[in-house]
Amino acid sequence: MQSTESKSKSGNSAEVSQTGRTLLNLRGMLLRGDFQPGERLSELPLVARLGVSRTPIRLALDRLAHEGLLEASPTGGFVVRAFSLEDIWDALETRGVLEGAAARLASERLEHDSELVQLREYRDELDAMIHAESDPEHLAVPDFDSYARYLDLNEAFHSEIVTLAKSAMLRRTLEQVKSIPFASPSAMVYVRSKLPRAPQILAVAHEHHRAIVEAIERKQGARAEALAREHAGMSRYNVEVALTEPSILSTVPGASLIRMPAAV
Amino acid sequence: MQSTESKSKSGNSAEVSQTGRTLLNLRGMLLRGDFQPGERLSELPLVARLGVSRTPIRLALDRLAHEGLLEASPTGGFVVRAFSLEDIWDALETRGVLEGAAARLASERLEHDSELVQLREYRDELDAMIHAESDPEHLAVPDFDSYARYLDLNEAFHSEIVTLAKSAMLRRTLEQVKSIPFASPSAMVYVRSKLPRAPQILAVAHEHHRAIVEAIERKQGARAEALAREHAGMSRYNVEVALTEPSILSTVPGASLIRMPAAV
DNA sequence: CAGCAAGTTTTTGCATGCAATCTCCGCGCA
DNA sequence: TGCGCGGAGATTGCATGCAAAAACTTGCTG
Repeated sequence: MQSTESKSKSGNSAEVSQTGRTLLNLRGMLLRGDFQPGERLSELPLVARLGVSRTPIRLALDRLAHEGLLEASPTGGFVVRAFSLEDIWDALETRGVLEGAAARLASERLEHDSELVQLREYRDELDAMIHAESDPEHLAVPDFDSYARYLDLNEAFHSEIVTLAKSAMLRRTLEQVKSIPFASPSAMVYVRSKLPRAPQILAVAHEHHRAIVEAIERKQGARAEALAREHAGMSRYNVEVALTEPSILSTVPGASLIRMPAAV
Repeated sequence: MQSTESKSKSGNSAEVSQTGRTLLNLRGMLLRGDFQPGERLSELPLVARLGVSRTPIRLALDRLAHEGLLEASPTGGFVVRAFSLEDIWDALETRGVLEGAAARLASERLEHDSELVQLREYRDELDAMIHAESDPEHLAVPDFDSYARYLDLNEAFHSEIVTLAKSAMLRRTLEQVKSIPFASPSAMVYVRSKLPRAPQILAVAHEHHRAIVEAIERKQGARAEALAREHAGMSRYNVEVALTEPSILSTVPGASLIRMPAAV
């Protein structure tokens, strides 16, 4: 009845549909910690909070349940999912397995060396960033932008490997796994910057990158797979450190959805 | 306690909610080949065909798009997805990787030998079926029920391995992969029965089963992983044969969604 | 005859009403 | 005092109306 609001068509974000906007909003709120794990998400309060009607909210809730951030209650409705530590380890393990498979397929399905141009470029850019970082003349306090840039590059590098695997199925599956908090590689990279021995860890990670590219271009499938798994396994250490440092933990999206085993 | 069915048709299935029933109906229709690949699924015709309103239909369509059987059109609405041969191979490859990981985790995370009781039971029952089958006095024309039973047992066996992997994440991911036509292990088992040398193939498959159990109980993770991958790889041969035999192909759910490369 | 444009029809996306169901709280009874 | 029960409010699932956008059709013009 009432004109909900003046929905200006201009200046809107890239998302045009109500459902899409609601999905992004809700996901953001969940990862930001606006809701407690186990909390029941009723539709009507969300109507007031998001300014859209129940229909797109229901659609978005359904999709979030498919993604795994929510659980469908048997009696109806949705509940914010709580992630145990085991869930995190399992997600990391699964991601490692899938990224390993992607690296192996990338090497097995390589046809022309030219396909690696983009991947090498990312590798070199990452390499340049690492060296600039370790450069003694570089400012000791790393700026936020360089982290964001490293994060994007890292993301692009790993995404390129999946592209080279030439498997839409694998990409889809990996996307689903990465939607779980802490399972996304980029989610934890920022943590590294606050770690002791961060430069060394970064060096190891980038050596993995270098070796993975080498294995792919030499069609060493098993090596590429093992390397990618090991590389993904480094995230576990990041999570472990993050869990001991609340100041770090609070910067990681979805941290509030973790249900700690005993205390805290 | 009141009569819940006031306007619902007589003799509905075990599914109570309209959305659930619609989801099952639509999935069945898709796998049965009631729609052509690429066909646009409009909501209104489905209202007439399924006897429910647009709301549960929209929900079901959305879920099927998440499962991968439908694609969301950029202009809105959903179209029946066409699967290429590469999609099938990729799905089988991904399933093999995940089932391999499940077998490895099952061995790595085994705590008490007693956890294997159920798995050994399935193995022995499968074993008994195989031997009964190869028994010369057994009727040469295998009855349909025994296939159904073998199928259930096979399904239970592999599901038990995933259970032993103790990873909800892995189970979820595997479920998604198996929702693609031809990617489910049980989808293709029936094909074997019509193959030449079916007994030999069955023997190899069951030797895999036996060896996987052995590897798990001996905590030979790498061996279990390799075996499970190899076992899943057998499905590829089944699909290849099925594709050459229309009479076999027509019995496999979802076969009509395959878009053949050149001719029919 | 071809191409474009305007009108028409279909279809989707969203909002909302309604009824069945669930939840929760208070009350009565053993 | 503890427990079952009933009812009122809250909540979900479903159906449907409505408007905007897409797709199709038709007619006009070069």
